[in-house]
Amino acid sequence: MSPRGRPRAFDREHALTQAMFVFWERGYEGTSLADLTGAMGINPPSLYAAFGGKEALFCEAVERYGETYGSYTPRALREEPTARAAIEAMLRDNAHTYVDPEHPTGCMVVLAATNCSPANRDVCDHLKAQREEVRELIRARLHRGVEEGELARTVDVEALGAYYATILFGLSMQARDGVGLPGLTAIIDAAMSCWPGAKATENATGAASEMDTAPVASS
Amino acid sequence: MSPRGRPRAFDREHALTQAMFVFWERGYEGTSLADLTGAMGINPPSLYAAFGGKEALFCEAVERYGETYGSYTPRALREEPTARAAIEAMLRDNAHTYVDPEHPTGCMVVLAATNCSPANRDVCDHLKAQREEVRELIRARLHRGVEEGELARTVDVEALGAYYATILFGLSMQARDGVGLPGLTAIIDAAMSCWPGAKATENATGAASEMDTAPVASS
DNA sequence: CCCTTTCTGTATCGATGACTACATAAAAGA
DNA sequence: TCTTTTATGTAGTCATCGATACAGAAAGGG
Repeated sequence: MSPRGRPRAFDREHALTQAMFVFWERGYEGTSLADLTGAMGINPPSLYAAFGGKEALFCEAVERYGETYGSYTPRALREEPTARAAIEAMLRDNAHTYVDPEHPTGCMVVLAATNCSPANRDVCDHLKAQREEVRELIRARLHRGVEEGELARTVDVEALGAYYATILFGLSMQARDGVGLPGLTAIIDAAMSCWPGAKATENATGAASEMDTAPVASS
Repeated sequence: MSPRGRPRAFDREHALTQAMFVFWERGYEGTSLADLTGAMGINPPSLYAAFGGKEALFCEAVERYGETYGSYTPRALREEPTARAAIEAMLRDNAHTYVDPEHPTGCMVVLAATNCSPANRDVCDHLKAQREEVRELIRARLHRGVEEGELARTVDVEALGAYYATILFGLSMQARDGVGLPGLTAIIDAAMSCWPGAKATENATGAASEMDTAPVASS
């Protein structure tokens, strides 16, 4: 059961986490092998033996991100009782992580490879596929809301989903530009005020009234 | 008046435009000198003589972008008669340019340098400052709306401005991921439905009713 | 004409990019 | 102990990065 040869001298999980942070902060092309080996505390041969290469390491780092800091989106969309609560929790939970000073700001999937040279198209496409997955999860949750009678059948699920995905992606840019949690919270308040059926004469950016759902905790 | 030495053999303006397109498509770090000289149809010494270097060329390309494809934002915020019309025109005009197949998708200021290696921090900060300028223009226009009585004094200009900036930035990511004009238009419809005072029982994503302002042209 | 000035193309520069050859070290199996 | 297997650290590989040295070409001034 124990592997045959010389045991690895570093913690693979910890090294992967460190790599994730660097990629998250500087993006794929902005991160060099020297940056990675420095942050991971290992030499290039160890990196290649354990992870295969820069691109493979990046993909694993994205996976790890999805299982940790990026897990709030699927969690909220899966576990919250209503579509509205799911979308709102998705936005607020992510906003919290986007500004956590313990790690880089914003979302790694949005910021780490928005553009690239043709040589790295695979990496770009990989993150693009991750974002498409988020869109699909949002759409699916809204569709379920329609099926369960929470949302009217007249609601354009496609459009509403794209709208909240836009908010989610835009929040990453705002966080990366230094907008803090109060700022992001105010943005989400505004974004939730146009939930279908929200009876607002003055919405969250003005004097609140007649919101049919109370805001979720934002600490 | 004619310069002393050998005349330049290429059109500086045209070369700058080509450089802008490449930076727009691939980002600052994703673009190499070879990419630039190839697209501009010149050799490195000509590039350095005419523009100074990669970073200086990028800054000029961003300037050029601001005077052309990026000019819709300040135009809308300056010229539209009401704050609401200004914000809506800003979003719709930009959406049109974001998906124009004649050039790269999305906004160069949002996509060309969201993250970077420490060596290129200046470039990142430069674009970040450009985005801050957009935020300030939006805030100023909303503030003017309050002063002119269009918006209630209870409206949180800071929050509403951040909200529409988030939409604007998010649209770039959507466009870059392949969302077309109909998709972006639907997102903007939703975003405008939570304008303060919008009396919507069903908003743009459902069955529209009682919108106090008609949508602006979206072709 | 020559001189100065500026631009152009070739052919690089040193630095850094991702990646690896190789000898050695540390474990298990025999 | 000896072999096999895998990981490690040193020291490189080749390609490409942004940026230039240099010689010649194309203009104006004299």
